[in-house]
Amino acid sequence: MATTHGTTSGKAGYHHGDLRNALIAAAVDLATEGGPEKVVLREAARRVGVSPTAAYRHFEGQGDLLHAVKIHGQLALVEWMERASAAVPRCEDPGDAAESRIAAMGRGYVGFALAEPGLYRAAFCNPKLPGGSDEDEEWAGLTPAGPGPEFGAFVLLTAALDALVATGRMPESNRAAAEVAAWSAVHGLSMLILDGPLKRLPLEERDAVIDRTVATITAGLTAPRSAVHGSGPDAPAGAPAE
Amino acid sequence: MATTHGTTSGKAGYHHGDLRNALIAAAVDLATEGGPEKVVLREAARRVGVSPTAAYRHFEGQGDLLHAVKIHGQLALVEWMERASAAVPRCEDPGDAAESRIAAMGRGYVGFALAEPGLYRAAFCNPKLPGGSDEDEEWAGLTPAGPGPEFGAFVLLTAALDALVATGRMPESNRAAAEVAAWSAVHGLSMLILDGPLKRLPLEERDAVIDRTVATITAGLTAPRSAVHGSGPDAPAGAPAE
DNA sequence: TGTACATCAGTGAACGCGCGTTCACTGATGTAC
DNA sequence: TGTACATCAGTGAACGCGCGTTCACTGATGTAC
Repeated sequence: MATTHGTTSGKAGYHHGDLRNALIAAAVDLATEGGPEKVVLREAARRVGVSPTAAYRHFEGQGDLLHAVKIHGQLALVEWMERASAAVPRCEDPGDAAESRIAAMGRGYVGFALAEPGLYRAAFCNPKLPGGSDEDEEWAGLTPAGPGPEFGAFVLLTAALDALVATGRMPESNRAAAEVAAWSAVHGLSMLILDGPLKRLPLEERDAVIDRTVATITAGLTAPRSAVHGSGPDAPAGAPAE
Repeated sequence: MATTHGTTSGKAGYHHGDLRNALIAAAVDLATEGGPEKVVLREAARRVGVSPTAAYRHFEGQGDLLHAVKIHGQLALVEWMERASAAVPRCEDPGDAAESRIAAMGRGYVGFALAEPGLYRAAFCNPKLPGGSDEDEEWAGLTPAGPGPEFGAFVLLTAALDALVATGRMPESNRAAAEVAAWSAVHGLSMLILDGPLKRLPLEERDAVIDRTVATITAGLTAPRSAVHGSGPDAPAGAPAE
C-alpha cells in the first residue's frame, strides 16, 4: 500500500515535513464532515495552510487524494468491525459462538455506517484517477474471487462463515457466495438508512430494524436449503418479458 | 403526484406545447445514460432545443427537475418488479407460490438495477429542492411506517410476505421488518455490483451470486427463528468499545 | 367580426461561483569536490 | 571546512470550464368588448 499516513512525525517547521499525510488527514476530515463529494483538493490545501499547487507534489490530482481517503475509510470500517467482533462475549457452544460473531459483525458494519456516514460513503466512492484507468477496485484486499489475506475483517467474515460450516450450523451447500449475501444485507441496510428511503425512520425503530435484518440474514445462512424456488434456466435473473 | 408526463400530446409547433414533459424526458435520458449527476438542466434544455431559462417556467430549478427524474426512476423500478412478479409460473402449493414470488421480485429488483443503472441510481438520489427542504423522502408511496397504498410493487412485497405467513411458510414472529430485510439484501447487492467492490465480478458468476443472495434472504425470512444471537441490552447496535 | 390588451411562454446575454489544473517562479536543502 | 550547484518542495497568479440562476426583454396566444 502506498499510503503511509499515521506516523506524522517529520521535523515540523521544515518545508512542511509531512505534507502528504497532512493533506490526507485534512481530506479525511472533509469526507468525515460531508462525504466524498466534499473532498476538494483546494480546500484540503487551504486547511493545511498551503497552496493548492503544493498538493501536486504529493498526489497526481484530486482523484488520487480521494483515493487515499477511500482507503482510509475502508480501513476504518475494517477496524470497527474487528472491534465489534472481538467484543462478542464468549459462548460455550462453538456453533453459538460462530453465529453470534457473524451477527455482531453485521451490526458493527451498520453501526460504523451510521456513526461515520461520510467516511463510510467515501469507502465506496469512485475516485477518477488520472489516466482514466477506472481503478482496479481491489476492495482493501477483497478480490473478485474473495477476500485476500491482507485485511482482517473480511478474513474474519470468511472465517466466521467457515466456522459456521465447521460447527454444523451452516449446511455446506449454503457456503457459496455467503459473503456476498451477508455483505449485501448490511450494505443495503446502511444505504437505505443513510441516504435512502429509510432516512426518516424514527430512531427508536432503527435498532430493531437492524437486529431483525441481521437476524434474518443469519437465519438464511444457517437454514437448511429448500429446493422450491430459484430461477432455473427458464427464469433468468435479467429482464422480465416486456 | 404533480408529474404528468407520459401523454406527450400537445399541438407541436406551438410555443412548445409540452415543454415540461419534454424536459423530463430529456432529463430521464440523461439519467439513463449517466446517472443522476448527469441530470443537468442546461443540457436537458439544449436537447429539447430551448433556452435554459425556459425550464424555469416549468421547474423551480435543477433539483425540481431531478426530483421528477427520481420519481420516474422509482416508477420504472416498480413496473419492472411487477412484471417480474407477474411472470412467475403458477404453483400448485400456495406456500411455494408465495415463496417463488418473493424470490422473483428480488431477482427482478436486481435485474432492473443492472439493466438500468443510471435510472436505478437516480431513483435513490437526493435532489436539493429549493427552499432547502430536504425532501420528505416519501419513497414513491413508501412511508416510514411501511408502504402506502399508491404503488404496486411495495404492496406486492407486503402482500407476498403476508402470503408467506398465511401459508405457514413464514413464522409470524419473522414478519416484523421483513420488508426492510428483503429490500436491504437486494439493494445492497445491486449497489455492490453496480458501483462497488463487486463491479468487476465476472459476468458468468453474477447470476449465481444473485440467486444465492435471493435464496439466502428468502430462507432467512421463512426459517424458524432461533433465540441464540441478537444484540440484547448489553450489546447495542452502535459503537463497539473503543 | 375586429381590435386592445393582459397573460403566457419563450429568448439572449450575463452573472458569480468554485473547482481542477498549469505555468513560470523561488527559496530551502543536501551533496560533490 | 567552504563553496557551487542540482534538486526538492513550495508559491502565486492565472486559465478554462460548465454549471445554476437572474435580468430585462419579446413574440405568440386568447379574451373582453
